[in-house]
Amino acid sequence: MGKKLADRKVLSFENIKIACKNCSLVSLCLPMGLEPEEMDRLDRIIKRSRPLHRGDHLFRDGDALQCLYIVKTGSVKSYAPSEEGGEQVLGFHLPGELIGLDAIENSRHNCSAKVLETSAICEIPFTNLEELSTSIPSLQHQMYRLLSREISQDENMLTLLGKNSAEERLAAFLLSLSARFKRRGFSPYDFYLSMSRHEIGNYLGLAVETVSRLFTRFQEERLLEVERKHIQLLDLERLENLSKRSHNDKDRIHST
Amino acid sequence: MGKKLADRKVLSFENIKIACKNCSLVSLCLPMGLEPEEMDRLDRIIKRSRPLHRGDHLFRDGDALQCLYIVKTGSVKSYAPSEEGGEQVLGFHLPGELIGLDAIENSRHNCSAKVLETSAICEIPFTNLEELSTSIPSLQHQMYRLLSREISQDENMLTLLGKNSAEERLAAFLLSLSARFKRRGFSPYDFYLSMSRHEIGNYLGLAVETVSRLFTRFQEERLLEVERKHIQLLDLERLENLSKRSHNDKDRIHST
DNA sequence: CGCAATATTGACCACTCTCAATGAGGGTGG
DNA sequence: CCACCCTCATTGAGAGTGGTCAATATTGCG
Repeated sequence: MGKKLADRKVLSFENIKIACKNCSLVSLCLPMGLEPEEMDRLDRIIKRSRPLHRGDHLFRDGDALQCLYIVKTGSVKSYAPSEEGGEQVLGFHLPGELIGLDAIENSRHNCSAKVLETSAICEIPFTNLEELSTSIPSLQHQMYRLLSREISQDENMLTLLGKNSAEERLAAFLLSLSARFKRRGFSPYDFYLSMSRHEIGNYLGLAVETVSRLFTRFQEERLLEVERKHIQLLDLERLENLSKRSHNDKDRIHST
Repeated sequence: MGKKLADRKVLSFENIKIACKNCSLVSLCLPMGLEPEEMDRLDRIIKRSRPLHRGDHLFRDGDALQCLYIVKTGSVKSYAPSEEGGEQVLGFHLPGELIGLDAIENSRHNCSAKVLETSAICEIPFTNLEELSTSIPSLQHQMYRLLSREISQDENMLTLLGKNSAEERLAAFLLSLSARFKRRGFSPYDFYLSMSRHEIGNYLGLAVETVSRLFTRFQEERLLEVERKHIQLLDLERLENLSKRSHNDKDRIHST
């Protein structure tokens, strides 16, 4: 993929930079038409951290905002811890996805993020990014878009939680993963879940048991094959239908 | 209210500008330390539309993004229409609040917004705002913050829908309204709901009947007084407790 | 190898939805 | 100005989805 620029370079440090550039390419730069020189300035502020392991935190609720994070490989969950030890899972982040945008408001994270499996994560010091975006209008634009997209995604999720049944939620969840894997070049039909049933349930507003039962039911209905964390989607189309709750539309509100 | 500055001026156009400046003051500028000259440039791109009436749309799902909107007086709901005529209410917007941020991603609104009662709305052409933010770093920063805040709010809502009971949702909803009225200088204890029970239920992921029953129960328990759209909160503290679900914390996920 | 965490399955129950009927406002037209 | 209608809100009765509790695999890590 984005290797062309780096073909002549050899050093590992350079590779790291390039690796990160791939990262930033997909999630920050690709649709944005940066000049090579601007791209370079962006690349220079992106840092690659050492590999992180299951359970490591990128940040915790209340931490001062230092960096935004991009998943390079692996996966991350973000969640809002509650006083009593419970938590609400807010999202799962796959390669190429950006984490930490909700911390800009008051320069303080208001959720936690921890990695679900051994992962490589790029860090972007937000202050630098902000400065840079001041002098690169198309970067600024891209930042607006990324923030806006996060809002749209959350709104989708609101609809899912507000209106959809357990079955619809799990189907939508699996399809979302599928689409995101596909976009990054992985198989959309065959993948591993890095999160537990508990975390899936928490994310979808369901009990673990419900998630488990749905998996078995989906399997019985030949929608998918599941063994522990290994998922194979057998019938995307039928899953689509399931996720879209064709039935039940009493939510029509009479237009005034 | 903010008439002082305009006292000597006579023209209605000037009044409009001042009115809008109040608007932008509270929601865009206040916490942001703009120079007077910059403030002026911002003010010049903000337009005040004629008063809108119940049922008027600010924009519809799919419209090209032209403007962001700030509620000056009145209230607005934003909602995601579904194919079959149903909808998911995404939010209610009170004076001082900004609408349309989820449209930046692809320059196209992906929800609709319509006013709930006669309202005055300021419009900010997004292109102009974006240009301006390029040359005023603190405006850019404020934009980032506003976008980020929207994300945080949506995440709160996700937790509410994912974890909380009907009772907790309605309590939280009322407290949210209360706090927002208070911030704008209205009574936090005594206000009118501009949205129907149906819309409240839709927003909170509940059936109308459930909302209605909760209102009567809350009233029986002397938490509030409700008559149609008129709400008087009698016991904020107890409402707070209700909204915070102290019980039931099996969502603890064993830390790894 | 063994304990602890995770997942599955079953039985039961409750919260909230659905369906249905009634009541209360608000607007319109006679 | 009142009658009528339409929407909105309230209330009741019944049903169902999904949660809770509990017992039993299964896995994975120390």
